[in-house]
Amino acid sequence: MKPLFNVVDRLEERGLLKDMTNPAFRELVGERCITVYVGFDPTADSLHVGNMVSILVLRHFQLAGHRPIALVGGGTGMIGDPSGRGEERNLLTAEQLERNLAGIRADLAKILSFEGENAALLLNNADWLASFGFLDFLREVGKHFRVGDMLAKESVRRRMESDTGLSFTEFSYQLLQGYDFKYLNEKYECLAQSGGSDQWGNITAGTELIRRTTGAECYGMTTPLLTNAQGQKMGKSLGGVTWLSGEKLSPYEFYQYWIRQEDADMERFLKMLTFLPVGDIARVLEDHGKDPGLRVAQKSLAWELTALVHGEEEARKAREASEALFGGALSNKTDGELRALFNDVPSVELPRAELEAGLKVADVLVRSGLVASKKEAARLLSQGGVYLNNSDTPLAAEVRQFTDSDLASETMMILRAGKKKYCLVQYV
RNA sequence: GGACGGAUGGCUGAGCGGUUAAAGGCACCGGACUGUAAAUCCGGCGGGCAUAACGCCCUACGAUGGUUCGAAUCCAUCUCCGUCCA
Repeated sequence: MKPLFNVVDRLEERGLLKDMTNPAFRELVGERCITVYVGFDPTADSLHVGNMVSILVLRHFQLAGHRPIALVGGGTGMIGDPSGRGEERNLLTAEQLERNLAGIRADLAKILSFEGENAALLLNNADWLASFGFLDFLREVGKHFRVGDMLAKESVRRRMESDTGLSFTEFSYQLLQGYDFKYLNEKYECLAQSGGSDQWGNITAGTELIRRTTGAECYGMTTPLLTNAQGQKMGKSLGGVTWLSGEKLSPYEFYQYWIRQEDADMERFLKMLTFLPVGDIARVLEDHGKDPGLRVAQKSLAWELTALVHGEEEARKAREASEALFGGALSNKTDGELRALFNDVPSVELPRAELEAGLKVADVLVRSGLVASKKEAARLLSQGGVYLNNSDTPLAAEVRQFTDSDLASETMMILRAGKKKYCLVQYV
């Protein structure tokens, strides 16, 4: 079957291509539909924005007509990839791994289609690695690896030079990933592997292994690391990780994460992370340039991504909540209004009786999760960083207690720490 | 198994036996400026109790013991890591 478009050209156009093992890959994907895979490490129970690029690459392949395989590393996850990590990582327990795999599956399903002619496949390498005996593995796979090559890999060399070193376990990682590729090649006719640029060494381990054992030519490509204009890796938001799972990070917070990105990143992010046609992106950027303060580009980015990851309905709510919170003071509202608007904004419930008895501001701040300790609450208060009901003047440090006159509606108050951290406090 | 080196707050990295909750940097958090941006500047940055303010207490420099009026700083043992030798 002929692909609908040349996916390598498309990826390149959108800034999603860094390197290829062989330039012939471009012609190949232009001529026929192939199977391509990306591996995901099950280090947590959700993927995060750092993984977005890889998922989107698979989706681009899928849109062109190719078959994507998302491989979750249930087997390799037990070992730990030294790539891009300064130090030895802790081994995951089997139960953790199982939980993580389930979460990751859910994230992937949001973006890839598991139906239709070129339905995506979700595989777990534990299925073939777990039962592979050590001796057999050394004979069948290990024999084809040269220690010199293995040592020369960037990820290994850097660790050898660091003062933490690396264990044999992590050193062996590249054999496992190399074998994954070979296995997928044989069982699923998978011809290509994609990954972040830190995966180059692991990817070539696979293409080399296949070439040595079967003589077949397989392909590898890498994508640029998603960084901002400061050169920092994307993925941390307000102290936490920007997860794709709505349970770990609400759509509202996800939306906010993108709204706050700086202008200099807009073009790259829109191209890399959304499916907006490049012509549309140019128009958005032009609009944005007319009055950057309106954040046209950030709004477009946040909307596209939130809709992609959480669905349009959630994206719409996130947008409405954002507009309300970053609008102006909120008082004399009803519970219903606030709840409809902010169902997604972080919230806590506290007993109404405590409020009536007089509740210390510092305690509410701690219990809302806006600050980690009372000391911090006191600090924040004295620095003028606490805002009630979205007022534009901070709460005076002398205000020590809340009473029910501080409510914005029948039972709720809106607390804000700093400019952008909100919590809806409901007294029940 | 042996020799040597190292282990300090989220990271990095200083640290004369006392004035060290521990310099500096990064990260992070407030604030000013602005556009919920960038750059810049100011302040903060273990925890509990408490105040108008001062303050008081606890925990912390790999672990455990010891020397000392007093230890992150000295000694012993242990653990972990690195480098080299066998």
